[in-house]
Amino acid sequence: MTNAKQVQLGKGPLADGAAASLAPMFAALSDPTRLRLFDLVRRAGRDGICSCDLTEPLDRSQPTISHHLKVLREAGLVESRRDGTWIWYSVAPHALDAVAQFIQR
Amino acid sequence: MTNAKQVQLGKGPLADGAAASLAPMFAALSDPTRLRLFDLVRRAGRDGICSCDLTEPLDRSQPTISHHLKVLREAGLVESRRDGTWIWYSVAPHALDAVAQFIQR
DNA sequence: ACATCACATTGATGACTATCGATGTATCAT
DNA sequence: ATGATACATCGATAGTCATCAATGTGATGT
Repeated sequence: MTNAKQVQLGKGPLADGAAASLAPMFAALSDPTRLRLFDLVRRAGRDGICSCDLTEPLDRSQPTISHHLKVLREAGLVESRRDGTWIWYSVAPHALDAVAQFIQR
Repeated sequence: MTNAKQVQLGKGPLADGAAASLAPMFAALSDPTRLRLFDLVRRAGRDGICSCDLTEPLDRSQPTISHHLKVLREAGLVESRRDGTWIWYSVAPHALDAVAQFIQR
């Protein structure tokens, strides 16, 4: 279960609810480590990337990476899929649509 | 003086410095009140909007709005221009270019 | 000079966050 | 069952943040 909301931006001023739905997505990208993390996941394409391959390039501890992945997942930006012992992360479809829509408003 | 950085995203993985430059822009938009604030300023177009007209629609105190405008200004997202007693805020040119570039990467 | 208006800054407070070590949980190989 | 590997969760800590009341600053009008 994620916190991803269906944000539909109207033509009027940004509504309270829309802002409340949008802000967590920006917040998820507001940390440098998490930005690079998301970038690495995005680069991995459809197959995704194993969590174990993210700890080293970001120079953070395993719990910290796990924490950041949770934040990205709960923001609806990435998905995880288990494969035996390990877990593959990939970008959620239409992950950044709401953000892009706001920016090009 | 702002914190706006010239972010040029290359083709490789997001560099440490690029992430550090990009994150504050996302952080500036990671608060619901600030999102609506930025939206109001953007809607005002070239002329901008007076700070005094922002307090009421956002239902926040004057110091809080002033604080948020400072955050947006230091992130390079808005500009301010004095006109006698009051101050007009407008969107900085190319404010969201770096963010848009990252999103459509 | 004085009062007023627009806005910024200060100081305080309660809430949140990034980070890590330690520990827990699930899966696999033997 | 045992040990090893991959990942999550817990608890603690130091730092950051949103908010407001009070106060400061700068410009205008009289």
